[in-house]
Amino acid sequence: MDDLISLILHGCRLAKDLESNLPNLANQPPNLLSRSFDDIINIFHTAKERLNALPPSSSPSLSPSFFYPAQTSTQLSYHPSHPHLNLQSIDPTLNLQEWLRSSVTQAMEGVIQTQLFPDHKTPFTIRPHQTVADVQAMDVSDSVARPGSSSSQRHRRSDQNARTIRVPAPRIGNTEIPPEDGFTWRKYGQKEILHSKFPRSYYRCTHQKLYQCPAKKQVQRLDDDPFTFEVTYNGEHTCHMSSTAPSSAEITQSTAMLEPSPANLGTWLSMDVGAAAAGGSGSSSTMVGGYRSSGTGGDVSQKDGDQYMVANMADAMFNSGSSSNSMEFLFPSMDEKWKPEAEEKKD
DNA sequence: AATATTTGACCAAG
DNA sequence: CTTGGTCAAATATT
Repeated sequence: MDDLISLILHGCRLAKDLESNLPNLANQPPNLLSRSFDDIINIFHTAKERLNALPPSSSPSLSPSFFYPAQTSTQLSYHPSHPHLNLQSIDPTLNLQEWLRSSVTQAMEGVIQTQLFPDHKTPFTIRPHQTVADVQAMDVSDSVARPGSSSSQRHRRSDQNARTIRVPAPRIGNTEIPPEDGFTWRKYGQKEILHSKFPRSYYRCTHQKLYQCPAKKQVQRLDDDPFTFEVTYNGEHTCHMSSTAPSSAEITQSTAMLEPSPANLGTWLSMDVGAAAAGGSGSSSTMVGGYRSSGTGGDVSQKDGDQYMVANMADAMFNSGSSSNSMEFLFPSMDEKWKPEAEEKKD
C-alpha cells in the first residue's frame, strides 16, 4: 500500500520537476516534452491500475487513515522534499479530499500561476488561479443553522462547523497571496493573533450581499512554516446556486480546456470520499459539483470515486495540460519574481 | 464611480 | 480584563 502512495507522490514529483524545467524544455525538441509527459502519465496509470487491482474490501480504507496511517509522521516521509506536497505540513485530521484538493490545487497553481502568469494577472480570458481548485465542494454547512441570528450573535468563537485545512503556499511568486480556492473572497479584517507570528486574515464571500452567501474563511500562516497556510472555512456557499451564478461557474467553463480535471476532481471530492472520518461533519452537501467542465464520465459512484479520482486526476492533468496549444503561451513571459517577504514580528 | 483592502474601533465570549 | 471576530471609515485599486 505504501508504494502506491509513493507512486502517486512520485508522479507528482515528476510533474513538479517538469514544472521547474519548463523553461529549459522550451528550447528542447517537443518530443522531449512529450516523453516527460509519458513518464508522468505512466506513473499515474500504474497507480490507477494498482488501485483498480485492490480488492473491493480495501477500498473503504482509502480514506484518511489510508493516507494518514498514523499520527507518527515517520510514515509520512515519502517525499518530504517535495515543495508542493509537503506532507508534514498536512493536518493528519484532514481527509483525502481535502488533501488532494490542496495539494493538487497548489501544484497546478504553481505551474499556472508562476509559469504562465507570474503576475497574478492574465492577458487571457481565462483565470486559472481562480479555477484550479474551482470547486470547493467541501461541506462546511451550518448544520446547526444560524437562523435569524440577526441580533446578538455578531461573532461567535470556535465554530464547530468550521473546517480547517492546511494548504501549502507557493514558494515562488507572491507567497503572500492566500491560496486560491475557486471562490472569490473579500477581506474584511485582519488581526494579530496572540501566539502567532503572523496575522490572521478574515474573508467573506464576495457575493455575500447579493446572495446572502454566508461563507467565510480565515487564513493564517503557520508559525513554524510560513509556507503553509491554515485556512478555516466557515459557512456554506450559497452563491453558486443562483441562476445568475456568479464567479467560478463561467470561469470554470472558459478554463475547461486548460484543466478540466480539478473541476471534476472537485465534483468527486464533494462526494465525501472519506465521509466517515475527519470528524464527519455531517451535512456535506454543498454540491458545487454542478460545474463539471467537460463530460468526463459525469457521475461516479461514491465508492468508485476513490479509485477513479487519482487516475482521472492524472488523466486530466496531463491530457489537457499537455495539449499542444497550451504550450504556446507557456513561455512568453517567464520572470519569477521572488518575494521573500520580510516577516514582521510583534514584540 | 465602483469595488476592494486596510486598519482601528467596537463588541461578545471567555 | 483579554482575546478574537466583525464593522466601517478611510484609503487604495480597478
